[in-house]
Amino acid sequence: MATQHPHPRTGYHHGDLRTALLKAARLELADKGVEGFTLRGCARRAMVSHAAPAHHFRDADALLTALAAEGFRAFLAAMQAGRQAQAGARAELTGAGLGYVRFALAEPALFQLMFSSSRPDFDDPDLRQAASAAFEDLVANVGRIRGDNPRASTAGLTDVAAAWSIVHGLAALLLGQRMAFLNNLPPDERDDVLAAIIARTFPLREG
Amino acid sequence: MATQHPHPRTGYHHGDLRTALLKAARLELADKGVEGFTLRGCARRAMVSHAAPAHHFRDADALLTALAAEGFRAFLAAMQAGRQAQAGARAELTGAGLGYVRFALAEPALFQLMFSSSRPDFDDPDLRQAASAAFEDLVANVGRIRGDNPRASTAGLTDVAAAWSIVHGLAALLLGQRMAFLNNLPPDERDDVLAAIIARTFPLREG
DNA sequence: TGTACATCAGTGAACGCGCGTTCACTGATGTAC
DNA sequence: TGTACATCAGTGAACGCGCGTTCACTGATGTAC
Repeated sequence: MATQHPHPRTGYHHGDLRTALLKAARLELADKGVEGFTLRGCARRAMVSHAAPAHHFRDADALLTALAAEGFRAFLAAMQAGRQAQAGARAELTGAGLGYVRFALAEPALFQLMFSSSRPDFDDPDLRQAASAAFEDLVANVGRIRGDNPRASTAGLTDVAAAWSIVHGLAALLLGQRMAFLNNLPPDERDDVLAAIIARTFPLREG
Repeated sequence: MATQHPHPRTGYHHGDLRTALLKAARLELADKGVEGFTLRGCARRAMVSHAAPAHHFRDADALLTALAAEGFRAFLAAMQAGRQAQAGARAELTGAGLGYVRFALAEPALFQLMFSSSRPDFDDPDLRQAASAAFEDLVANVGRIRGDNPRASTAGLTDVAAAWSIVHGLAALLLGQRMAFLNNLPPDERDDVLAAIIARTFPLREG
């Protein structure tokens, strides 16, 4: 009847297994980590036989690639939310940085997949595009402070690299549990300290 | 004859399989990465049956723990070498930071094991001690700039966290190949840019 | 110096496990007429 | 509106793989006497 069969769920055919697999994969990843991620585990979570995913994803890496792309879109949204909670170019950069770190803490395995795994295929156009969009947002934030296009000069690129490195370093060290005193801070106090650290790159009261 | 049997190598007994396994594990890790690391692979490299390692290491994680401890000692040495190539507290910190990043680039899988893996057991006294020693060196570097004990104040700890985060972020992003323009720089030019980025945390010409 | 013996550090066969992959199949869906 | 048929998206059994682990074993070493 319905010519666009949105979610039939008739029992045999799933309806939208591709989407269901992506959701399942996100849970599987959060639960097992990048190292423990398996295609069969995703199929189990999606309540489907282990051979079914092959109709939608070539292999586990293809599924992880799609998942990483989703991750970068959520990641960009988190940075934008953090930025929009602030006013002024410098405070906005700090806010975006806090969004960056909060995303990493909220989805550690996804973050690891996006930044430290060799499994996603960064030649995939969708993933490449999603990752670039996040990078572009950061460049734009820095550009707003500098008042120019940071890509145009080594100094600008250095600024971008510094801003990115400091938030990425914080995120990675927090996830690795290797910086005890920061990990042990209560969340709100921790955010203050994080903001102070991030702000060092572009101090608030300086030309 | 020899009462201290240094390296008999009689053919059957190995002589010092524990040391040989650590060497083999380092190669296995560099070759296969943290995700592909297996005990059987280490045994193969050490030219020994796959059941032999059990006499020296409870399981793969115990071997990785010992390997991570070795890694932290080499890591500390790399930072000290980088520092000693410079003069003055600020330049020394930058030099140590360069050592940090160079170590990560030279031994990416080992670095990942040390900072981003949950497999090593950080309750192990040897590993704990080796990791702390590296952290202490960083604190001392920052203390030399500040002229106090950074542990004594939030500002001091913030300085430590900032210095650590920026070098760690650079290392992680370089390893992840996610910051194209830095990855594509020729090595010597890259070091200049890295130094400039690191120096932002403690600018060279400022109180 | 020689012999007996305990201990240690390896061997190699066997096991069960979960994985990815393949395959013939089948139920459900959509379309042509 | 009904029927025939092609296509699609699943199933479930089977396979081979390398893994960690266990086990009885055996060769080499060190020690007691």
